[in-house]
Amino acid sequence: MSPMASALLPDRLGGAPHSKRSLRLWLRLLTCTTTVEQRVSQRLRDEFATTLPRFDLLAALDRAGQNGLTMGEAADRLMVSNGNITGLAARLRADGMVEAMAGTDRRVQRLRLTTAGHARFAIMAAAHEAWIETLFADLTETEADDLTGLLERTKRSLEAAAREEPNR
Amino acid sequence: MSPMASALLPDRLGGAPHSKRSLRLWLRLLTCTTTVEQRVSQRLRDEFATTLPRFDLLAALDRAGQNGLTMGEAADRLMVSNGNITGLAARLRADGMVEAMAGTDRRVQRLRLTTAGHARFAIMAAAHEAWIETLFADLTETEADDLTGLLERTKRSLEAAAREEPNR
DNA sequence: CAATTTTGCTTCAAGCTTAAAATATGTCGT
DNA sequence: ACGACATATTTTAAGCTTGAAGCAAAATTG
Repeated sequence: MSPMASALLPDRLGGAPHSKRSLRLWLRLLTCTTTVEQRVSQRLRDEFATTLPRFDLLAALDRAGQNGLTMGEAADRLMVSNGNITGLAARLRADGMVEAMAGTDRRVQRLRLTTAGHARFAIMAAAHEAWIETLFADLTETEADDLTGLLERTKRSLEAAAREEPNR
Repeated sequence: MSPMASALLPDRLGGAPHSKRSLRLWLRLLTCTTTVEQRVSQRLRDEFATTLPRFDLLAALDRAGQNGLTMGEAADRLMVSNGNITGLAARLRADGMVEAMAGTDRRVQRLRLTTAGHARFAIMAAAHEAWIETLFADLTETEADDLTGLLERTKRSLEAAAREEPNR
């Protein structure tokens, strides 16, 4: 067994049932995520006068390259509803960061960054990367890798649970 | 060093700079949290016709006991703004789940669960605990404990970063 | 090819969330 | 008691988010 296990145990939860363990884990996961989100949001607002949802859509489009993404693909990437992307894209278009192009299928809106949007995102992304680095700076490389690995395992657990109960 | 480290490494990120490592970690953290939130939200909606923010406030009040919480304390616990609690409390009062009592200091609103609210929350909390358990069911006890411990370390890193840069 | 279903997106109403300004109350120093 | 400051909460405007309903354009099928 891993020698880290007991060293990392933050408090006596020895014989606790799995449900209490899970609850505690979930609470910490949520706290960490909320904290990072709040810090990043504040910075985006203060330094770039923008928001996290806008930044996330720009990031997805940047990653997608010249072809861009359809509304639906963007919704999948960001794990949000279609209707959400409609509004977000409209705001980013008003900002001059994003443009839409029509293809043969006249139902689909394909989004991509404008030249200005691409340049501006590059600047924001560099700052963003530095903020994230600072936030996690106290973790060693090993800790970060262990954590990333365990989160991958967690993701698989969540997917397994979804398969068990294909609700809806 | 921990023998888990390399075993857990999900992909070759060997010589990556710390910033890339952190970015990847942050992305996974966010994905896991978002997924759990969406699953729990859907359940709360389908089975109890309520929302996650409402559930969270009820949980904080339940934990606080007979004395309840002031608006400000509740905002701290939930890591949201004061104005947020004002609206949330109003809705929960309309639902008959929460009541407010005045003390000597006429600025403070002290919130607590009604009898009906307490009973209803107990039912929801039990269901909630079971959902969470299911979602994390594929993690071993050791994995769950390691993960909880690493998240504790992460929380401390976030706090340290805040101390470095006491922005505002 | 017409009828039906599916797909991609938008609209809508409701709720959540925030930062900033406003309000009201309490406290402190003199 | 007075004025100045601090504290607790509410209000406001703007944006984010969702599920459901709606609409138009494909795709399918008889």
